[in-house]
Amino acid sequence: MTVFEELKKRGLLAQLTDEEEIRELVNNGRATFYIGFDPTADSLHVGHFMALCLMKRLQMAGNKPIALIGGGTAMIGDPSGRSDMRTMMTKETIEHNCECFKKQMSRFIDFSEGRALMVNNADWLMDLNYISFLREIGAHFSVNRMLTAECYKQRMEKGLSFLEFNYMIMQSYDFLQLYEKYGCNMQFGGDDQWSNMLGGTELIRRKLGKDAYAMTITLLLNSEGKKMGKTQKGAVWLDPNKTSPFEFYQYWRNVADADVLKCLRMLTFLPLEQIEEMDQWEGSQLNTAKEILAYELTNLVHGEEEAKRAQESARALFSSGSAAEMPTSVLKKEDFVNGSIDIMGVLVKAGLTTSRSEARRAVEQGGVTVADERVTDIKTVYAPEQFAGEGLVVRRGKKNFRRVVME
RNA sequence: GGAUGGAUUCCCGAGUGGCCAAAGGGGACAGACUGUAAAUCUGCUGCAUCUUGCUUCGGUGGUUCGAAUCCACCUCCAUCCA
Repeated sequence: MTVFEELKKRGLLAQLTDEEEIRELVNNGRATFYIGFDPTADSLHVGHFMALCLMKRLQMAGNKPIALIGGGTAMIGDPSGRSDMRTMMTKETIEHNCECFKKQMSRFIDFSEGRALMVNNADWLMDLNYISFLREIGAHFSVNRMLTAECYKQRMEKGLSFLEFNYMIMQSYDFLQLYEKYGCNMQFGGDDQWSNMLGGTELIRRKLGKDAYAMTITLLLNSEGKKMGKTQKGAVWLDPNKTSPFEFYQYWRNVADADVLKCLRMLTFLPLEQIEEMDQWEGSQLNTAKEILAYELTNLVHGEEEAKRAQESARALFSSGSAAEMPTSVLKKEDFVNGSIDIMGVLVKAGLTTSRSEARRAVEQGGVTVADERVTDIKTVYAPEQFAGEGLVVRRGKKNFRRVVME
């Protein structure tokens, strides 16, 4: 099966400017393509992961990827898919984030011997001259046309600043630059980037009279239509310090039935035949599919060792209720008043609740378990000796565990 | 620059002088049921020394026994006009 077919079967492709042409280029390893990453945080997240996988797949087929870090465009802020303005970031933060991105990316993509490139658009965007840029590039954009783009339509109600309005032009200019400098003839990106990407192909056509192509990746949405890889606490990060391998594993272990197969197809490198087989599974059998999904992804992102550890911890935790690999919190002597600490204090110190009020509610509703015993009385107190040695396993709800030990 | 409307708790949104820690919905969290799923039902959703007290309704000051609600000024946003 050719790469293109595989991408298509995995459901990764959303919109393409010219399917025939792109198929030809990609399958014959003649594409030099770029994907842009805006350094809006100090770590990549699951959303970026899809793009990285795509890069990897295409690289394996002999194409040359360019990872474009948007050090310059991040100064503007992409309005696509946003209902309000992004908070402006300082130059220092952006530079720091760029560094973090670089490190994480080199884990997935082979940058050796020019097999892939990593460039930062700050290199050509930061020193632009306003007037000459307007004359050179701005002249090729029609405002009427731009306003019809989906990404701006959504913002017409809430308001859109001129700053953000320019994002599309910046991104188009990036494509033009990469085309001229590196012969980059294709751009990939999230489906929400479609209009920005078209801006680029059109600019290249107008400016150079050449053809360039664009293709978007399907956004990974769950069955409720929300972007995956987000939790209430924020994104699911690839940086183990921001999202531990265990949490990462659990995120995928807990996806809804309706989403497992889609995730396996789109995110893992497992052969399609194997995934098709799992498609026949039903009911609780899907739990196995979820384990596979969680293991595969943790393996890709954090390595085999971490993946195994996360899997073992999860199994131990949910079957027997105890495990060695569990987040641990440490109590200090000062945490005890008159030689004891109450249950609410324990919950707060363990980071299982954010306030004593919340802890109180959790106990009152029967959601708290200490050493497999449900705590029903909010006045329950503990002595330091009880946390000695192995400590006590404190649990809030079904999935929040914490081992609490003495210092 | 002018006119009008608006800013309420995680989000949407009601409240226009005391009965307001603030309706209703969404989300989140917890319980039951389950398969670490979904759906459903129940509870819960500012903080604390928790049948009580304290701090919240864009900001600052004022009126009042009493203000999310009234007044003044300011900031921000939307719509229309220029």
